[in-house]
Amino acid sequence: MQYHHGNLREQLIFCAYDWISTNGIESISLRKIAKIAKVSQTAPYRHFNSKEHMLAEVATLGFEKLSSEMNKNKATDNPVDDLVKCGVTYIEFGLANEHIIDLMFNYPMKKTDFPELLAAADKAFGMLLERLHYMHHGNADSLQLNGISMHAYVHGLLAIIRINQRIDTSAETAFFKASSTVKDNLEKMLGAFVKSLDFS
Amino acid sequence: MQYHHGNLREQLIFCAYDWISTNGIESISLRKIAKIAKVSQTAPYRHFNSKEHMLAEVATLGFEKLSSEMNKNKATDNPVDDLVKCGVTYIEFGLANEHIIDLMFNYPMKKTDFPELLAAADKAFGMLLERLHYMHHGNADSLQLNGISMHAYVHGLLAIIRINQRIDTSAETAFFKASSTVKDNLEKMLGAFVKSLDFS
DNA sequence: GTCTAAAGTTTACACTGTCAACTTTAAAAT
DNA sequence: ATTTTAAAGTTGACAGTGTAAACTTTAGAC
Repeated sequence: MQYHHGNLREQLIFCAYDWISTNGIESISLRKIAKIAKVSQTAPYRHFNSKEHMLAEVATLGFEKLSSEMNKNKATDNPVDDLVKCGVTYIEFGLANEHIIDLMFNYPMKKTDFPELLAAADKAFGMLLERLHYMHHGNADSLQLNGISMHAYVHGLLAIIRINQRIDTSAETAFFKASSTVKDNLEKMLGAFVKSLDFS
Repeated sequence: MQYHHGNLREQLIFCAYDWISTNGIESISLRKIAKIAKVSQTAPYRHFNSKEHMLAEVATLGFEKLSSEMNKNKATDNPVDDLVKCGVTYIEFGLANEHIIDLMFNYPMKKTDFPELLAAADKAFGMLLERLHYMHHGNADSLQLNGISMHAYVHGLLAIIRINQRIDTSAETAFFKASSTVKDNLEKMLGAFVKSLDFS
């Protein structure tokens, strides 16, 4: 056991990621994370300016994982399918990592204060845009419009599913639970949505 | 100045609503609200079991205001326009009341623990469904599907616009700021979306 | 082998949610 | 009209939080 830890910074980020994954953001504290990493309560301040700075790193890690998930959907000869798959992956990642998603989207952080977080987020969002690009032959404005639309719809589906899951008694949830799998429903919905986009 | 306040409960809710509106949820504390209401730090506990219980009431108030905003869109002879207007109102309310929306959607509260909050939320969401109902002549399943879709798209647009506003340098934000008003863009996008729904 | 700066520590402070025990007072019961 | 009582307020305390300041250890550069 050494006084100097070696890679405390990384370990703190991983500890925090784990803690949040299983316990949620609201219950995290720097002191707990420090204790788990077997280090004094103020040791994190040698590596992060504040709690928020550490959480920004955790969120960045989240976006990187999301990107890497989406990247697993290899390009096929059907760009519509690719885009839909990408959207489904986005939503499934959110459903499988609820607390991390909370941190990534709902935790009040000024992303501009954390450039690498901003970059990681942009990269993840950009993957939808990228796939849209392949299907697109109109002007730049309509690509942008469709990008916003697609992102909004995918993001909104994730949010609404989660809101309804928390309520549980809702008929909407029943719909998602009942007919086959969530994934099938999502594919149908996103498929219909993508088809409705105007690529002129 | 009397020892017994009379309507402290209501006043605390209003104070908290105001505070959150201008300062955000992250900076609220029961003690501050109590101080603003000129009452001791533990007085709120005569009226709420916990901080969360008080915030649930504030969130309920938020949903009631959202519902009342949406309700101002009187029925016309064009159900598509009505639905679109309703969606635009939802988004505009969110953009004009960012901190309250944070509380309503992003604050980790188990809505099932607060029945009146759940009811108020359901009422607001139900207004979109209601308007969809008018345009609908298919089976119950497809109404439900369209309800989820519409809600997701509207909610997602609000979220994405807000995310991009926080980033500010983004091209997406520029799009919303540049061409005429936000409202015009939203109307176009929601109009196209509603038209794409399958009412069979 | 000494020096130094990075990476750790302890101590302290203001602030938080909330519990327990006490006080005031409006209104119901006599 | 007086007493009683329970609702609505108070003060004081406790454990937990973020974080600033001052101190200590130690790996590696000279």
